[in-house]
Amino acid sequence: MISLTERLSRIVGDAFEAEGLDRALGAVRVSDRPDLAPFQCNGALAAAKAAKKNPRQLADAIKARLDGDAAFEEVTLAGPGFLNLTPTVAFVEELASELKADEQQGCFRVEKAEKVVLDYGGPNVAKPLHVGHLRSAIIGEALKRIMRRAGDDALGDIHLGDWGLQMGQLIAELRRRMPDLPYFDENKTDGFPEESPVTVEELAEIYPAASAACKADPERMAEAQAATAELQAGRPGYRALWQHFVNVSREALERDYGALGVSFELWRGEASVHDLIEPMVAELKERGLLEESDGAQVVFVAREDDKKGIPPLLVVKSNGSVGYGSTDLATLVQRKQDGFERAIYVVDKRQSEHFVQVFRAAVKMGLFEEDQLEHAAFGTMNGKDGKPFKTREGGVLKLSDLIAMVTEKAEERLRENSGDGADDPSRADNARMVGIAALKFADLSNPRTTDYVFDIDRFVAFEGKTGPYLLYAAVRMRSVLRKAGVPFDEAMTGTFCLKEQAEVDLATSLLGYGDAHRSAYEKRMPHILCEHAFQTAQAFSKFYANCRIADEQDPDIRRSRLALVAVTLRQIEDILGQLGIQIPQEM
RNA sequence: GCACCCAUAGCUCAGCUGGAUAGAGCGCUGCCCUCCGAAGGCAGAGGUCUCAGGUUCGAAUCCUGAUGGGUGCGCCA
Repeated sequence: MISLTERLSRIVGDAFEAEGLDRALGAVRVSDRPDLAPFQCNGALAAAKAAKKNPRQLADAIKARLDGDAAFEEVTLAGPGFLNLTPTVAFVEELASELKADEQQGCFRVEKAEKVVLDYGGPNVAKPLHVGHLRSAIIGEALKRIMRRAGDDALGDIHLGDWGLQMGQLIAELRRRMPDLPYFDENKTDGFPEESPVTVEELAEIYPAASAACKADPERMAEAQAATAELQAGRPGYRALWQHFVNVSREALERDYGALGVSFELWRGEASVHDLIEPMVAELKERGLLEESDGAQVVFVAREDDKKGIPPLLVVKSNGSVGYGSTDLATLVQRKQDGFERAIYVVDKRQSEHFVQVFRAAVKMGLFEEDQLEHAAFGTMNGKDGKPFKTREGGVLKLSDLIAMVTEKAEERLRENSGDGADDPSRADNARMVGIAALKFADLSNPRTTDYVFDIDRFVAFEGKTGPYLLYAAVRMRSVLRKAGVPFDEAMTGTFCLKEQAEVDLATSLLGYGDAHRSAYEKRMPHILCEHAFQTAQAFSKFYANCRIADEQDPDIRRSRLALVAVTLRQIEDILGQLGIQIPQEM
């Protein structure tokens, strides 16, 4: 359906056009001054500038045309030429009915669906998920769902870090620790054990040790680099060992992402594009895009009008191995082959230059147009002190520990509220949902691009602009329908008859869904949807505080209010679904 | 050194293409459960939008400069 502001913009646009002005200037938006009117149009000011006319006179002429329109209760002129617009209650009721009847619930729908891959994982094999993976996972999952809701065919790819130097580091480290394992026997080519020689917990310990050793000792680094090259060249023992690393890691990753409500349709990794690299290099060479530089093979991607000098993309390192520049480029080859029309990388903004390099190289290869490749960057995550976040002990906080913390907090709260302390079997489930909601909403309600202060207190907060506030509103909506003895479907049959201001305000807020969803979609900014959800939940809370619903005496008003509750519930559920937040039965 | 990003209430942050009296949450001060769930609602205090210029009828928003902070800058990913 056409959103309320779009509808009003048409009406006002017509009036502008009738005055010989650009109809785009008739854009109507939610007012900055809700005390004066719920909607406003400031186009007369811009029009006056363009037409070199008096803005007040122009606005007056527009107003004269709008005065006759049945949609408006009142049109007033203020200041130098602001038009304040108050739609009639009947108009709001009519659109609210349309919203109620709309199968798509008034959300934004794309005109042409695209096949999109979102890359929001990138965890390394052998490394447990930590808070640094939180934003990527949560934002990526939300963007995927927002795009699907708009009609796109969007898939998430975890894109495991399973092929770089860290794999060589692991192999080299393990060889030092357990040199007798069959994987290190150069003459052995098959018949390796099926059981992994290490658990994921052991890997989690080995990895940082290996990484530190390489950093401190050039000899160890050389070993790791050699092992990496051998692995990539196909040494059987190393490949077998590698497969074990991947398998045990995947189990742990599925568990942790699952707890967050994050999932991936594709479990590809850097290794999956290994075989594409050689032909890709050949093609680059053939097309004259590959050049030698300091012993390495690179693609120059700098442009004349660049302000800052983009270094070339390193395709083959001087030692013959390939780095993440070539695997990322080959991944785009793969994604092109898979028929994707768009690729979105939900990755820390510090890597933006890398993506510029890869995207430009892909464009040079003719894989994609520049606007089909997006880096949906997010802010760097710091602690409250502005420095990179660390636990009290100075280590990284594991995601599973963070989830346990918020769940524990939520459970405490649930226990307090239930009073008697009786053990509710569903409490653990509810606590998990409340905790995760707090965590996800705290993250998603921040704009994606800005730097991010990781504040544990905010994540476990349950009052105010939080996930639990939205859950609480939804739970009350369900509760009131239940108390009224009216099932959802029946409530949806009610006809709107809005009497109180709180009712009109709630309906008006609900009608802003399409605009919020469109904006969140177009900008890849989930926080816009969060803002709308919160604002709507607030409008509901006011309505709930001001209006009797289940025990309202007037049957028409009661039916209208029940319908309002049902539509609000449906919309909040729809939005929370996109944010990847589950609603508990009780809280 | 070069480039990019940021600076808004005590704190964490919104603020769309320049528009009216710059918003929200937390925290603070009051008030509201004989009434559908108080994780709620209502009211209040709290601002030189870092600073200095410029463009404009109009600037938190655009331009220039300064200060403070962050980030990146070919063989890690």
